[in-house]
Amino acid sequence: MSAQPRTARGTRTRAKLLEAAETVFASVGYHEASIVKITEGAAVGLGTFYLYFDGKQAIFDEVVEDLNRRVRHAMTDAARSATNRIEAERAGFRAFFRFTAEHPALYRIIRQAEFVSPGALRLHYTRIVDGYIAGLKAAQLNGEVRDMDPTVAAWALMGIGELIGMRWVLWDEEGTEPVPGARPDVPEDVFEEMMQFIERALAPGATPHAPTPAGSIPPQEGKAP
Amino acid sequence: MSAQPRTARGTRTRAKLLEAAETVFASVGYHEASIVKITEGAAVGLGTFYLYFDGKQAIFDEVVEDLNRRVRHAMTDAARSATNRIEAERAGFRAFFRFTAEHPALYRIIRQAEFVSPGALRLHYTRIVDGYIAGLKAAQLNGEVRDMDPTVAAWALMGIGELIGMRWVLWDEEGTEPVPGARPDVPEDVFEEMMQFIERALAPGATPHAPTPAGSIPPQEGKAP
DNA sequence: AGCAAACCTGAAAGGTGATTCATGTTACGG
DNA sequence: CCGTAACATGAATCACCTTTCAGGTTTGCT
Repeated sequence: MSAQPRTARGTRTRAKLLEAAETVFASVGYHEASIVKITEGAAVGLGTFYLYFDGKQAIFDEVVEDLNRRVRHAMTDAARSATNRIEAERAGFRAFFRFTAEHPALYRIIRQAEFVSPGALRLHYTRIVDGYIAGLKAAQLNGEVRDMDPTVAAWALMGIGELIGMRWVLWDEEGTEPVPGARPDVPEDVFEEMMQFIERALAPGATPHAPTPAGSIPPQEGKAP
Repeated sequence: MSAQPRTARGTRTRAKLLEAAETVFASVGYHEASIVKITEGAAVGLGTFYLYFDGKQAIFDEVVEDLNRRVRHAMTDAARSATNRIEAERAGFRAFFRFTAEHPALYRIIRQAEFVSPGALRLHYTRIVDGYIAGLKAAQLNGEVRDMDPTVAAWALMGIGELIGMRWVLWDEEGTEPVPGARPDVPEDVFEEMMQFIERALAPGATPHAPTPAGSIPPQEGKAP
């Protein structure tokens, strides 16, 4: 059975192991990640690992928990200073992409959780989605967001962020030298396109019209007299 | 080195192995999936595996390739009979969710490809996205879809389908008896909400206005005289 | 300084699983 | 119906990993 550290030294060692584990899981994946690699990364003896963790699965769960907490913090912190829903959305996504750029481990680790720790996977997604739902509900009361099921919208937003982040942050990141402070984020124009997409999806106003026949005059938008 | 079968018997055996591999990968994951489990699933001797595949990674790649081909077929087949973009979108997503419900292996296997076979992962996503892009471009020429970067929209759509499918098809599916013909799809109301979201995001028409203060009159939409 | 308690260590036990290969079986053209 | 190429098999080999543990080191308290 693993134990909590009881001195400053122990606390440091445990933290070193967690950090090394995040790096190793992210770079070679859960199964290729051996305890030996983790302890080497932490510059610690092999046996030391078992002083603080029950095994590979246990430390994996903690890494997921930790990443989840950090990404949610980054998002809510960024959104806090916004004065309306659109701003909050923009700030939240910006923070999410920045976090992704700085911690590619998030994606790479979460994806593996599917099999390694399904419970952790669900907790990760539902926690983030719950944040969205709360924000959307509040914005609905303001009339900033149309009448809709916030749960469905929240999962849709989550999906948009997830794949756009994967495509433009993770995939484009490769080959980039890890110069601190110079990490590539989502390009500005892609970000704007995405926000347009989201704003239109959430904006109050009339339902889009029946398909407009090519070349015809767009339907009147004015209300009845 | 593996070889292609040269007789009917060999072809059958190889197919049995592929099918068993899909099942095993989906149910226990890549790393827990041993060659022994696969050959047992295929009712074939252990050594037989190496007649047709170079190893675990090789058969995994083929399984991904196969699933990708099948899901794209399902989607384009369904979309073919649509007469406009909205219908095509609906039909495509329906088909995607149905496929997901019938082959949960798709998700579960793709997620692992991140580490097992990154190339296969990218190919999977980009192929599907390319289909979306083509459809969106065509619809833009018709005026059915607003002027926008189809690539960004395509990834956004992909993300929406991915997470909504995960949440309502995969997660809700658990505990469901696998009665053929009675697989749970995305609930109707969730599907409608999602389509609303998408239609508004893609619809032509004025940009959503600056945040409307609660209760105020929406800004005029008419153009200057 | 002296002494617990906490911490650290790496060799070794005990498993697991991928892959090979020598040998046996089946299919089929001539 | 014979011979040969294709196919099938699973015991054995090899490589690697998790986890334990007996014994050393450091820390912090008095």
